[in-house]
Parts: sequence; structure tokens; C-alpha cells
Amino acid sequence: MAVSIRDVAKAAGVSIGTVSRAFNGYSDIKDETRDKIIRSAKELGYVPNLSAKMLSGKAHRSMAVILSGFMVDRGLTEELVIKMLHGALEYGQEQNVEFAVYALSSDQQREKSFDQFLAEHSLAGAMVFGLKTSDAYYENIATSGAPCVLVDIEIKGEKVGFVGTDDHAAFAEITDLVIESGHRRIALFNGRKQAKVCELRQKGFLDSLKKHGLKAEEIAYTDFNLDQSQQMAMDYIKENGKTKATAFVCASDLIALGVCNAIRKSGYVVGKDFAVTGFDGLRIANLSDPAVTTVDQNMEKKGYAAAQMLHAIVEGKETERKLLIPYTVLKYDSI
Amino acid sequence: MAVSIRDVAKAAGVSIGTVSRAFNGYSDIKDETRDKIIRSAKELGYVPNLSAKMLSGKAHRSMAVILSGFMVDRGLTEELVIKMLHGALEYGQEQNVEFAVYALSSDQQREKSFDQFLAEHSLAGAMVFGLKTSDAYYENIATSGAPCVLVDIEIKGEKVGFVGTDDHAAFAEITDLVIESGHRRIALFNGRKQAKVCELRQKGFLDSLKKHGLKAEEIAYTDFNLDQSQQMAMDYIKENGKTKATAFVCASDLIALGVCNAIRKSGYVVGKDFAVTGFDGLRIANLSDPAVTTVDQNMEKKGYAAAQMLHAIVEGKETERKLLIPYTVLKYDSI
DNA sequence: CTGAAAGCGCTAACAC
DNA sequence: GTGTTAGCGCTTTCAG
Repeated sequence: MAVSIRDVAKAAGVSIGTVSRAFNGYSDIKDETRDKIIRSAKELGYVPNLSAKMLSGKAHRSMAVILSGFMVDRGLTEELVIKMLHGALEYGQEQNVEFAVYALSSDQQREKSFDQFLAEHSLAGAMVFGLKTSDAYYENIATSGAPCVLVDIEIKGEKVGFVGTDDHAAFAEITDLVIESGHRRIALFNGRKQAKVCELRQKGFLDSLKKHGLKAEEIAYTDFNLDQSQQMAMDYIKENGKTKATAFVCASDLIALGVCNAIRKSGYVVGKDFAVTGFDGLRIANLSDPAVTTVDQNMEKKGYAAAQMLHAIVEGKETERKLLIPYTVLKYDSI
Repeated sequence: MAVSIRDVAKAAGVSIGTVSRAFNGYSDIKDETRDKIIRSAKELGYVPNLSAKMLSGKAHRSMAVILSGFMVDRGLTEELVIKMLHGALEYGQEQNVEFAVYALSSDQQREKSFDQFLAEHSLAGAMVFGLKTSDAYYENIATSGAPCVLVDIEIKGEKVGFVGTDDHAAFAEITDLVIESGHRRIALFNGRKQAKVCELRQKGFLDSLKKHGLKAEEIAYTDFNLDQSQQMAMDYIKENGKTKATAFVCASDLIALGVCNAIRKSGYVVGKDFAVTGFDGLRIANLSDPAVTTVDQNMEKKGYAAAQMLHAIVEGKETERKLLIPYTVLKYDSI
């Protein structure tokens, strides 16, 4: 058995209560006594037992970042996940609060409710990333009384917050850009039809077209997947050449890169024969040649803001419950 | 206060001991009683308190993945981190053991020893990724009695395991490839001089050259960083043109991509005027044009294997304590 | 099969 | 200032 507070007390010749006080920064204790206790503790290699601490009321109450669907949607948005984590964990380090990261599959969410998960892990709250409307927690969180901040998917609830991007505005803006560069026949290569963000992006796309008196030349749905979008674009270009859409507005950078590949493989030049835009601001979009015009979601900021909002909710502070993080349009030579 | 085992006991008209037994799958309990208990528990929304469980000896004992330097080395190897996590967490889901992920800075490692961290979080052990020899845990883990598996950096210790890549062999192999493609004046663009892996890779490089009766044309050190390597390659090519090295063997894909950019910006063609190789098997290496010849470390397998090894050590099972995961040479048109 | 009771390590009154 | 003690929620003997 590990060394406990009792061992320290014995070694220092005091009672366990005194040891406890010494460790919890109480002032009503003689410096001398405290020093002696600290010294004995160090010698014995005493490590306070968190479980016991929590049990006796002193909630350590850390927070968590829950990644939903992390194991399923492999490789889609690794960079976004990492950036979000960087942001969230940075906030944690700055404020000296600990964030543990967990990946929870749909099945795991079904087995154990959001509240149960938090309770089991003695968590004061969690921010959730990657949640889909079909996930068990989607319903779950709305009715849970526990502090929760969602990234990129909005749910209303007692202690629930939301941090996201104005997908509609961002997408309208990038579509505007394509139109302003002279294109009139424009196709949308969207992500999954069911996804909330895709719905918003599509709406932004259509609203921009409407504003300019245009109509969508084509709307296609993909799995946010490079190979698939490449194949679809390949087929489309083979069939139509340059007689139909001359610009491909894509719902993600991965889709856009697939389209770029298709254009090149079909013997055309990206940015000259066809315009392509992406969405996300992934590094590869910039490394591609020509660099793909895209919208940087500022995912790191989102992670940071979500952590901050969660912390505020947990602490019972007043805070905005809905936050849209400014995006950045990155215009490059692909249009 | 949340509902406790006592409430359930009262509701079901039994004692708390019986409730405990019912929940822990003991056989010596009447089905009828168990059903009643389960039902009451569900009605009351009972959630077992993990802290109490642990305190009373029943160690829940989950494991952790500790990311060292995650907040510092931003953007370097996101893809590798994610792949490692995918592997480790996949093992966790398969075996139904929970892995929590923590990011610990050098400072945090200094504040609290590895053992303390584990104890505080009631962790049975941890796998550590991204550790450097200068990190506090490097010394710490060797003397710790706790189960630990390190990825890509070897430490010996009582319950310490290692999962990595045969960097020496891999690097010799890719250098062989460059030589076989006809190059004779070959430069190494390495990573940080202090890094263990860089030492090994350099050795592999030199051994391959020696085997073919060649000598290094140039050895340069970078920070595993695209911009920096690009600048260095730029300067090198501007100064020497094609009169010196005609091939750049790089210690990472990021370095290689920087070199490729430099070659292009200098008006030369990658794979024709100069050969370039990378290391890591990042996706961008493949998306680049021409795709960069590289070595896939199979990071996902490493993560999986590390989780598996850790689990075995924690459970006290016999297991290999050192594992080199096979790498895959990906030959493309950059050489 | 089930109840009663002794802790697990710690905190927080309450004494002295 | 410091010792004493009653729990926190749960598991686990030990009786019956």
C-alpha cells in the first residue's frame, strides 16, 4: 500500500488533521510544524490520494474534452482535432486547470449517458467535439444538467454552451469571391447531406449565387473524402469538359484537393481552366500547387474559447452561451 | 447530492451490501432481489461513485496516454500524434479498457513526478509519447516502479517497455535507394542534433554511404521545420547549383517538403535535377508533386502495440519489453 | 442468500 | 495551533 496521510502524521509526530491542514494551505498552523510535515512527506514519498479527497467532499473537479467519432472518421480532420486540442489545452495550462481527453464512440455514448460519464470520472463538465445529430449524446446533453460546451454543433440546454463558426457567412463570402473572379457556372461539392454544417454551407452558397442572380450548376455530396471527391470530379469533367461548371466550391479542403487532382489528371490547369475553393484552412491546402483558396476556421481559437466558456459555466460565472469565432478567408491562386 | 448506494438500498428494501453485490455481478444473489435493485437504481438514476470504489480497494485502474511537449512542438507532427492515438485508443476500445489522454509540459513534469501523476489520477500505468531526453520524466520513469511504455525513445526500467522503429535500418534503406538511383553526392538534412532518433538516422545514412564507398557531401541540422529547411536548401542551392549535392536525404517529410519547395523556387525540378527523400510517411508527402519518397513509420501500429504492451505489463503478464514495428518504404518520383 | 460492520484516505467541524 | 472524530460511497469479510 502506498504511504498515506497517517504515515506522514506518525513520521512527523502530529495528527492526521494537522497534516491535512498543512497540505491545504491553511494559515492557522505553525511554520515549524508545517515544514516538519512537508519534510516527512517528501521523505516518505507521500502522494495525496485524489479519490479520498473527492470522496470527502473536496471536489478536484477537472474537466474533459470529449472527442466523438474520433475512431470512425479517421483522417478526415486530424489537423482540426489537433488544433482544437491545442487551443483547449492551452487554456487549461494558462489557467492551471486540467483537461483530460477522452474518445467516445457512438456505442460508448449509448451505453453510458453524458451525466454518468461525468459522474464516474468526477468531471465538472466537458467540451464535446465532433458530435453528430445521430449520436446518443446529442439528445442526452440537452436534458443533462451538467456543464457542457459543444464545438461546431449547437444544442440548447441549461448549462450548455456553443462555440462555432458562422458557416453560412463564411461560405457565402468564399462563393462571392469565386463569382467576382468571373465564374458564372459554379458547382458545389458538399459534404454529407445530413450534417448541420453542410446544410449551412450550402445555404451560404445558394444565397451568394442568388444575390448575384445565378443558380447552382450542380450540387454533389461527398463523404468529406479526397478519393471520393476526386472520382466524382473526374467523372464530371470527363462528361462535361468545360461546357458546364467552371468553378468548384467545396465544403472542405480535402474535397477541394480531390477536385484539384481530378482537374490535373484530366489535363486541365487549376486556377486557369477551373477554379477550386476549399474550406477549413488545412495546411495541405496551402502546400498544394497552386495553393487552394479556403476559409480558415481558426479552430485553435475555437478550442480555446470553448475551454474558457466551459470553465466559466462550471464556475457559475456569467458568460455568453453562444460564440461565433471569426474566420479568415485565405485567397490564393486556385481561383 | 447525487443518489448513493444507500438510497438504492432503501428503495429496494435491502442492505447496501446487497446492492453492491448486485452491481458487481456476484452470483450468490437471488435473481428476484437483483432485478428489484437494478430497477430501483434505474429509477433513481443511480451512478456508482468511482472515487468511492477506488478508495475501497476496487481499483478501476484505467491507463493514460501522456503527450509530452504537445503544446510546444506545435504543428510538427500532428499527423503522427493522431495516428498514434488512433492506434492506442483502438486497442482500448477493442479490449474495453479506458485510456485518458493528457498533455504534460516540461514544467508540469518537473512539478509532479511520473509516479505522483499516476497516483493522483489512479492510473495503472501510462504510455508516453514525444518525450525528450531533457524532459523531467526521462530520468523519472527509469526509477519509477510504475508500468510505462515509451514510444520512440528507449528507457530501461523495472516495468518499462519500448515501442519504436528501427530508425537506423530504415534510414540506411532509404539512403540505399537514393544511391541505387544513381546519385553520388548526397546531403543529409537532419533534425535536431540532440534528438536520439536523429542520431540513429544519421548513423543509418552514413553506414549506407560507407557500404557504397561514399562520403556525406553535407550534413545540416534543422528544427524539423519546413520553413527553416526550405531556407537552408535555398541558400545551399543558390551557392552550389548542381555542383555539389544532387540528392537530399531528409530526416522528416516536413524537412523534405521544404527542400522540394527550395528546389522548385530555384528553378529546378524535383526528381530530375535533385532527388529528395523524407521520413514519416505523412499524407502531405504523398500529395506533393512529385510525391516524396519516404518511410512510413506505421505510427498507428506503434500506438496500438504500445497500448497492448502497457496493458500486459499492468496486468503482470509476460511480454516483450522492446518492440520494433516494421516500417514501409514508399518509393515515389522524388528520386 | 443477505445484513451488519469495518475500513479505504481524506476533510472539516468541534474540542481543547 | 493542534488533536479527535464523524462521515464521504463503496467493497468485503464475517455472521447468520
